[in-house]
Amino acid sequence: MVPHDDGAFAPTTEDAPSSSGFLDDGKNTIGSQLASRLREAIISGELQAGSKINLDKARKTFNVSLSPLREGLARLISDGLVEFEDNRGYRVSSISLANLEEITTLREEFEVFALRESMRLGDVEWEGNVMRALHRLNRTERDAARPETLERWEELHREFHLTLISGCGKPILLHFCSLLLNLNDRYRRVFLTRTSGDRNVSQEHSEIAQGAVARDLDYACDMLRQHIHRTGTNLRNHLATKGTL
Amino acid sequence: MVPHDDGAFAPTTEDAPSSSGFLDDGKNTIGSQLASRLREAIISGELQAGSKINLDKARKTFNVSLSPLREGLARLISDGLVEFEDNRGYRVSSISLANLEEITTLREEFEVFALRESMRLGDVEWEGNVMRALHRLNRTERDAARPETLERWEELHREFHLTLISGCGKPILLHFCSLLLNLNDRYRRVFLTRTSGDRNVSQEHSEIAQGAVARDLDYACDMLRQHIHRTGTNLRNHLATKGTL
DNA sequence: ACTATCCAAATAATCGATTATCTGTCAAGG
DNA sequence: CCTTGACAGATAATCGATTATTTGGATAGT
Repeated sequence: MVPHDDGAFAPTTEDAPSSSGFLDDGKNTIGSQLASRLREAIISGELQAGSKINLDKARKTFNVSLSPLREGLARLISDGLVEFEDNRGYRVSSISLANLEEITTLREEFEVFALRESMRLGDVEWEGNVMRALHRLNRTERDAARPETLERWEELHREFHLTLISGCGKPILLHFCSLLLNLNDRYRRVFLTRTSGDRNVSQEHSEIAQGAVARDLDYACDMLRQHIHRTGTNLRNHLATKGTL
Repeated sequence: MVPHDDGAFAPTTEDAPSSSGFLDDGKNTIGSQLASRLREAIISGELQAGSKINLDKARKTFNVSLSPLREGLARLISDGLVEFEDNRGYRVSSISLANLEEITTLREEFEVFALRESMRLGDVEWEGNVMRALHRLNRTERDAARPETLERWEELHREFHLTLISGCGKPILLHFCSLLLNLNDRYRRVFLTRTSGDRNVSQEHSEIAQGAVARDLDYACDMLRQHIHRTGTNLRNHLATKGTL
């Protein structure tokens, strides 16, 4: 389901976050499957931030042996979703106001930089991918009453943002942005089940995308920065209100 | 030995890359020790870039069992030094001109940004740490004939750069910069055994550090950017010359 | 010759059991 | 009382053996 985050972040053959996978989206090893399931469990808030992960319980819950469990957890460490300490085990990464603010700031810096590079370097195929991702996202409704629509929307939203910057030709940068998006999505999934009333997010996305394919560098970058910033502000408010910190 | 790269990159208690560790620098678990040894082996070029890592051989070489071996390798994936594919195993990340250029570009962007933030936010203790790191670095000679001096210099150099930006108050950003530095060091260790004749690297470091503690934002950032850029250019030349790509 | 298919050796992944480490509790000594 | 140390249960780390997958080479069919 999740667009197959390539293991390390060295240049890979598979470039754009294509969702057109040839069947075989299936993760092969138990370790990989676990990584996906755990990632989803953490991002969705099912596994509470900051909580300890007891290996024995997890082993029983998922009905697997220790080796693949550790394997899966190890990958989430790369994602920044899990922390680890020798002989003390694993725990779900904490959330905090400071963490959220850093994520927002870094997204503003990195994602905007990556967008600029994409506009500078992206080819026609990139443009097409952007428009497709935009269309699919805008055609998808979020209905707070039906969790599966939220999940679907998140997936497409993530894909839109990654596609926007996928033309930058910088695999490491893409990897970093992908991590930040992951971390950010956790906050959104937990604290925002619907868009704040004063925003038209679809339109924001459209403005960014159209500016991007028109190569209007300053406009598109500015729109993206504002978009990220607004989301950060919303999340901060919700975190302050509902947060049990 | 290596300044204890904290597992995940969430806010940790231990902030500055202090080298004053209280005894107990020792990694506790076999997995951790392996991670260190493998990291050193890769960065030093002992393990050739792009080569496959045969688990059985590695198991015998290091005289350990599979579990901690995989554990150690998993951590190097986070570092970007090892790549992994389901059922195909691990391989040392490849090096390439494009990869080097991306690393250099991202260091210029992120490290400079982090330095600016450090100057904005860093306290007196940060200033002190910077001056100490500078002093220790400049007091250490690089002698191409004695590998242990190179290793020592690399360690202090890395620490200097990390200390410079350690005041930025952004753990994730620090983590990213640390990764980039790691990746960059591999190129330097493999391709540069001594400083290029037309540079006075000690002086470059001094200028950056002094600008930093004087809070001369534009000057320090400019010096750092040039410093990174020059290193990138040198490495590119050596890679083109000696590289066996 | 060329491709496709099947085998066997090589390699990776997983399991269950064992060993090492930690954590909290309780008793002895100050 | 408070501290210290030792014990036991809980938890993490490691091992050796087993199972699953891949890979390269041989074979058969076109």
